This record gives sequence, C-alpha cells and structure tokens, in this order.
Amino acid sequence: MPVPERAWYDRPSLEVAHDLLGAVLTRRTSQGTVALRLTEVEAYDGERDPGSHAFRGPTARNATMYGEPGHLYVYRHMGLHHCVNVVCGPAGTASAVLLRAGEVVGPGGAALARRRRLERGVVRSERDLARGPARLTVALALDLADDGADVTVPGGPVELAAGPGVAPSDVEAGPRVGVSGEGGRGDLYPWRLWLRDDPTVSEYRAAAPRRRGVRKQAG
DNA sequence: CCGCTGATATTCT
DNA sequence: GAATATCAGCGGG
Repeated sequence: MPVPERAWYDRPSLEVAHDLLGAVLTRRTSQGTVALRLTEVEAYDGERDPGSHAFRGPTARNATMYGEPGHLYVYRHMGLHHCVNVVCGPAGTASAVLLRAGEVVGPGGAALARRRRLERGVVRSERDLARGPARLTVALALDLADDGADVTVPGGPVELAAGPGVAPSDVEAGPRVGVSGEGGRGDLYPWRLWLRDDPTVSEYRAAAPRRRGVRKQAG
C-alpha cells in the first residue's frame, strides 16, 4: 500500500479522518514492528473547535498541531496516558485527527503489542490490544518523545500507509468521546468516525464531568 | 453485565 | 485550584 505524501494531509481534518479508516500505521522500534489497521478516529478543527486543544490558541503543548501536516501530535492525558493525533491542514492552522483504536495486523505484531500492554495493565482479549486511544499508544510504544514524528517517510519509525478504501456505507459517525467544552452539545460535532461492526472499536463513553471537591489530603 | 471511582500530571485560570 | 480527547478495578445485580 502506498505511503501518502505530505499534501495528502493538507486537507480538512474530517476528510482526512474518513480516509484514515482502514489505513495501516506501522511502528518500528528496536523491539520489532507493530502494524495497526485503524478502525476508529476523531477529527478536531483547531481554533474554531471548542473540543480542540487549540481552541484557546497556541500553547507549548499544542505547538506541533500548528506545524506541517503529516506529523504526529502526542500529548499526555490524566497523568498516566498518552494520546496520538495526525496533524492536518496547512502549517499555521491546528487541525488534527485523534487515533482512537485499531486492529493489530501482520506477523509478530500482536505478540509485541501484548507484551507492551501487559507491562502497563491487563489485556482481556486480542481485540483489546489497541482498543482505545491510550491503549493504542501503549501497543505502539508512542510517547512524548514521538511528538512531531513524520508519518510520510516510507520505512521510517512511524509510517502511515493508505488503506484499500472503505465504502461510505461501512463508516459510522457520532459524537466524540469524553469531549466537554461543547456545552454538552456533542451532537454538534459528530466527528468520531468508526468502521461499522468492527470489534476493535472502543466503547463509547459520554463526557461526564467528575464530581468536584475530591481532595487527596484532608484540609 | 453495569455503573462508579481513584490515580496522576500537565495545562490553563 | 480546577479541568482533563482515559483506564482498570471494584462492588452490586
């Protein structure tokens, strides 16, 4: 499968998100190679999207999103987890696609992905290896060191190859997961896309603000 | 099976 | 100080 060049990512993130379904992300490290067929993604539209990290403008964390398309934007979430995006649109804008889940494909990849996941937690079943954005980064061994990695380099540490294409009727869309800041109107941004009936798609969890006032130390 | 809760650190107010 | 693009463990039905 061909590795799209940079211009392929220089499009609206929702359009790129659709084309990323069925694409294969290949991760190469000294440990070995894990290839992942993407089954679930979410589009974010930069400064005009209240769900985006770039909604309030540039910061140290989101700097990569403002750069060239075709690079990874990796951030840390809730202290323990990492999530990975692919930067879209022209430099100077900040749209991106969050990679939420995939199916491990190819020889040997599942064993390596399982080993990595078991270091950090449990693996209930094969389909859970990269089911969820934080699990995906563990399976692929992606962290902040990979922020800015170029996915357009064939044979590189992170390579993204276009898939055979999926029929529009096989793609489902709905509200993004866990996103607040839309005023509870997740339906305004039905930009979570997934492959219908694919078992590796993550479970939906609505954005639910946590109970306030919980302290670790009595005061 | 389901729902709730704690962990944990970076970011922004 | 509060919120957060999450996950695993726990208890109940």
